[in-house]
Amino acid sequence: MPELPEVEVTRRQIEPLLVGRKISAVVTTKQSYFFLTRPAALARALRGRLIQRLERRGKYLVGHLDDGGRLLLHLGMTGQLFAAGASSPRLLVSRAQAALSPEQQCAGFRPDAHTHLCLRFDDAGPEVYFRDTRKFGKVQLLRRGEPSERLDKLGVDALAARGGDLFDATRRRAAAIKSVLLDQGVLAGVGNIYADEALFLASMRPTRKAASLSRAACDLLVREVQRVMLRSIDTGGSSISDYVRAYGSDGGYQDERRVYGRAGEPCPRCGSRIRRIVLGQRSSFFCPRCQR
DNA sequence: AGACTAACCTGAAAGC
DNA sequence: TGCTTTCAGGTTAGTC
Repeated sequence: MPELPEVEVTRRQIEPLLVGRKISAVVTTKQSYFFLTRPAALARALRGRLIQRLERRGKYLVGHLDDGGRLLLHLGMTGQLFAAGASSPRLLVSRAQAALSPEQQCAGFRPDAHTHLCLRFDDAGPEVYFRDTRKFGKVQLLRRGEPSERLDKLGVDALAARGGDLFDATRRRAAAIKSVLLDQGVLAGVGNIYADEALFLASMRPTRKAASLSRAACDLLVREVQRVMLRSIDTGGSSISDYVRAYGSDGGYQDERRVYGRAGEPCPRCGSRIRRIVLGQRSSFFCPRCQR
């Protein structure tokens, strides 16, 4: 689920629940490669701290602590960040979600064996959970001034990118344009779904050699990446209840997908059958007629 | 340097 | 019905 738009929607939802609250306890599952910082060290460092700001960089979330440290979170493939566990009025519930019974609101958002991190606060309000079935997500604590290898190698955030950023990156690349789009060191935040959608909107075949794109083509492609992501962020906010109900399924954008996951269905533009190929061991969907 | 592969995990869905 | 296989939106480490 989580590409840039999903991470951004999560950030907007969770930030108001996190910021300014003093952490009183940290509960975790046992050490696994999910924890780049060992659970004990994480708990020790976070107790008594508060997060002043929750920032998104590509698909990463960065909590800025009051001691200058940073809490790095990555949702991986199946990560979810949510708050629950108290009837405090501070519990953030979207309008659509409020119409559901409390039991429905919690569906899929209940801490369980896959909930690897729980933050408790001294105001006794809702706890914040990080749940991740596949454990492809990551948690890391960076001390004040400690650099992050992971953040430092990210390219420009996809939403802030310009055509020139992509154009420069594509010059000496023999790889397919889609592989370059997925390279987090170029445009941070683009994932498999939005790459396919943007390529469709820009009428470009995923396999096209990156170096063959003109400057104008790069401008167009970056514009489409941003258009599709901004639209998804917009719908994501309003579809959280669907997300909750259909726990584990797609985010809000799923109804608007033009090609992703639609192999064999007609192209919305020309009616040709959408094809699926494997590129860099990932599924890629495109219209063989519209995308050249 | 860039391109490719395997690996990290679990669960849902499809196939038989 | 139940067992087996396939697939999944991310990233890294290792190899060529």
